[in-house]
Amino acid sequence: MTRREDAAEATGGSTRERLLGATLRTVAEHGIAKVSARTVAAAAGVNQALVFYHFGSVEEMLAAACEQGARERVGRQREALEGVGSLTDLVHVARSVHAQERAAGNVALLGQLLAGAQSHPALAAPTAAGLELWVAEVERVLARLLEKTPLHGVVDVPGLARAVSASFVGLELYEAVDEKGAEAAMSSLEQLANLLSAVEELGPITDRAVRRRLRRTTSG
Amino acid sequence: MTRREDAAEATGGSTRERLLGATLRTVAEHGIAKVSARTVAAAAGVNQALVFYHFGSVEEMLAAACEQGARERVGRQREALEGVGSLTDLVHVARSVHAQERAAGNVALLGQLLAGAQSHPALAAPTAAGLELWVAEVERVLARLLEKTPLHGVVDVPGLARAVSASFVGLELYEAVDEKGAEAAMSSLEQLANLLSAVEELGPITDRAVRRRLRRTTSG
DNA sequence: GTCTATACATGGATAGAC
DNA sequence: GTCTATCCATGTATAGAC
Repeated sequence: MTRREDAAEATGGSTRERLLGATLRTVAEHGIAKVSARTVAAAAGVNQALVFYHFGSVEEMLAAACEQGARERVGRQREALEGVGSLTDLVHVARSVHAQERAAGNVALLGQLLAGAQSHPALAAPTAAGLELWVAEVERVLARLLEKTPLHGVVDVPGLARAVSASFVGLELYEAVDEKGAEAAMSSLEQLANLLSAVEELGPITDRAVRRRLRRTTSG
Repeated sequence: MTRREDAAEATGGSTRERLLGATLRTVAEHGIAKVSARTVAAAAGVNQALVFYHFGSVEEMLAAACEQGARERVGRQREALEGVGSLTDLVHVARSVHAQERAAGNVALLGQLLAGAQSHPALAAPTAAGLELWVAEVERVLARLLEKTPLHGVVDVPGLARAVSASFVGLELYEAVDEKGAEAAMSSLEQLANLLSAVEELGPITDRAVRRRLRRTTSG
């Protein structure tokens, strides 16, 4: 071992990359409140001063990590999302994505950043951008699913994608304080997806009824 | 003015109460990261050492504030929730609740605590308890709404109430970083509620179809 | 690019006077 | 119960040697 791999550091790569990785790990494992130049540098196995050399400030490092982390994780889940063929699938995939992200220590990363953005306004933009990456994926899936249903053209897909994404973040945060409750919540959403699938498959007669009803109640 | 009311302090009441109020205000306005014995005490217009005299630690003060804050705010919205008569109503009321809480500076309070619970495990229990107060209200409303629909007995109401509550928290956090996106999300949920209302009113024939379909797809 | 050393600020917490 | 004074830990940031 010529390379040193002493403590909890060194995933390989440049110092800059190690710091970004350590930032994400720290947020995921200990929450954004525990992110500091010292803790992150220690996790990366580098000197504290390098945070300021590479990023200028802790906040900017956090912003950079947010962007990179979201991009990487969305990429990792894209394939699974492409395979979604029904609303029931969507909830199943969501559950799987959640489990994987949790296993990877990424659960509630966006939640932490979302919460942190209130104290550090500079985080708002990169956090929104990070969430937007997920929104874009969800939007694509929803658009594909709804295309051949009576909901096509009736439901605001971009809005719904944002609602789904934000809700998912809320559920991730919730899980940290009440695992059983979160599990119950997930299950109930599966049931709801099944209900919507049922509606989808009721056929053209009820489709028309749904359409008519929707025209009557929606204003915008 | 015999009483002093110099800075941003003194809503009246005992020092203990002032500290609790100041804690909630600080969390709501600046995020949990800015909560410290010094900042809260300053906002309350009292001495910093009194935090430790009355609560023992900052964390315990936060926990106490969480419990009290959730209780008070749920109580303030209970009447509106009682008046909910349809799913469409529910989303409208949710929107109104959200707007009011935002105006009162309470937006994302639970989100902040949820996020903070990851760094301060002692916050998990009181935060879960605070959220549970909302869950209980939502659960009551949902149970009432679903009672007379084909969904009665099919959908897990406690689970759905948790999903709705957690999602709402996610939406509140989201709004802080992307107001327009959150608005779109809310609107799309209204549309979804309208869709469900439509299904509700399709009558007994489709009710049976929905029931049959649900029996086929749900395992638990 | 990376390290040591250091300054300066903020925050948790306690002791003791009033 | 409340205040002042104080200690100590942690964290941001910079200067300067290597």
